[in-house]
Amino acid sequence: MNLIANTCVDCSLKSGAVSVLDNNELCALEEGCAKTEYKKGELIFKEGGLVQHIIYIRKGFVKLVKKGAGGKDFILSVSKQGSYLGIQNLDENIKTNYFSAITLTNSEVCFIDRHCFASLLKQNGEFALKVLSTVLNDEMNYFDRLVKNVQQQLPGRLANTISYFANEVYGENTFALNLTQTEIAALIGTSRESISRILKEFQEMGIIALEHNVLTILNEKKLEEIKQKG
Amino acid sequence: MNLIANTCVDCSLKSGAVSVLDNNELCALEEGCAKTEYKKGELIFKEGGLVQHIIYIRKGFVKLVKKGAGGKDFILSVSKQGSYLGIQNLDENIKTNYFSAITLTNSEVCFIDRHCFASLLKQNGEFALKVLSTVLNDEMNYFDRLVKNVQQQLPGRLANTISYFANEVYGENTFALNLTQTEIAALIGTSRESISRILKEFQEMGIIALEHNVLTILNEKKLEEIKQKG
DNA sequence: GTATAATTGTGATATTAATTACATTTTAAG
DNA sequence: CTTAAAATGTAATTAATATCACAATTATAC
Repeated sequence: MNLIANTCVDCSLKSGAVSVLDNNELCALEEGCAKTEYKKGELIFKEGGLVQHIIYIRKGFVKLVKKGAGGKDFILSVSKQGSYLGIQNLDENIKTNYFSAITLTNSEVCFIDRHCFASLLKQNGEFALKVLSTVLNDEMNYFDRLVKNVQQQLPGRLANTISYFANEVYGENTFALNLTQTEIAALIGTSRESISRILKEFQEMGIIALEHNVLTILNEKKLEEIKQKG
Repeated sequence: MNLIANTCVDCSLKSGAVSVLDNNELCALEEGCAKTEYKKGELIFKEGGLVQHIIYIRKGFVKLVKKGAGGKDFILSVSKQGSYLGIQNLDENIKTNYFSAITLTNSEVCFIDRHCFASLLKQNGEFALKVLSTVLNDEMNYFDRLVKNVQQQLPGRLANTISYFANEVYGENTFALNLTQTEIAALIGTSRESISRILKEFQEMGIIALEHNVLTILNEKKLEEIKQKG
């Protein structure tokens, strides 16, 4: 973790929402903002820790982890550049983080003072509406996962997850997983062993290839079938 | 469904968020707003149907239902008076409802034109922030359910649901369920038969009493234990 | 490059909960 | 009040997945 110079006005990795802010507002944002670099596997913030900031991911991939029953980890999602983390914390009543954020790759992150962010929202309703849109969009994705995780069996759930990586996270049909099988298990709520077994099945069926943690989708149609039938 | 007269300015069942709106803004809201009554079991809006409105529940209980794998229903939550439904639809890109809303009891509901609501948000950032807070709060609840549904076994999940009803929905330790066992099953993603069995077990253990669909929590401590151990 | 730690693979067994198939009870409608 | 339709109860069977116990492999650090 290493602080680096930054101006929001010139930032080339601004979020879409920020595009509705004028120069004055961007400068205000900058006041309460600090850019930081993380190496792979570092903790950005910890579940239960005191909340001070909203996080904006400029670069890299970050897993959001929440402790569940019996202290077992659950991975809520994998966030990528352009996402805000901890917008939940805009609510002044919330004192502690709801989940931990841990980098999966080397990453660049902006820390934004939450009061600063909140007053920007209050000042600029259009900005607020944009941010709200983002949050709601995420919520829809969570709904989908909520429903599918509960209604489908493991092969369906793993197929969903592979699609999720390809379409929502990495945007390609070949991608480094950046996650161990234990972590994938924590993402769909199963055991590591089951992940190992089903990944093997998918390979034997010619649906995916997997080498050195780089996954390639070979047969999208079959993958879709498994997503459907569960 | 029966239209009744209404003015937002005088409304005694206003939402907390609306309290930051001034009289002019309330009148604008009123322009795009219509109050309606529903009987138990009626459909307010349907998953996949065209979006026109944001819904505000003035009175009653409403289930939010989403079709999952194989057309099986999943109940996302039970909403009560004071909640907005379909805020997701503020995003202009969203054309269709993400879930259905069906009344569980006789209810009163306001339909708010979504463009009207959106322009209020744009005008009044404080209002937007309040609404955002509400949405984020809901999201935290969904996270909890997401994690627990996946990590816990049936007794734990049912215990969670009973607590959820007592604490979040009905606010009392004795309450009419308003749901059949089939619906409870759709809420935690299991079979009706399993619900029947576990409810019986809970009764035998003296944790709850259940008569004519009115549930009473008899032993909160034991219920808490089951929630913990899963 | 070697040692050590972390991760993955895999069979056997044990649990959990779904499914099937009816019987019974409760509710709603006429 | 009666009857049909919903909803609930319950046992037997089956299916899915967790757990346990190691072996094998791959990464990481020195």
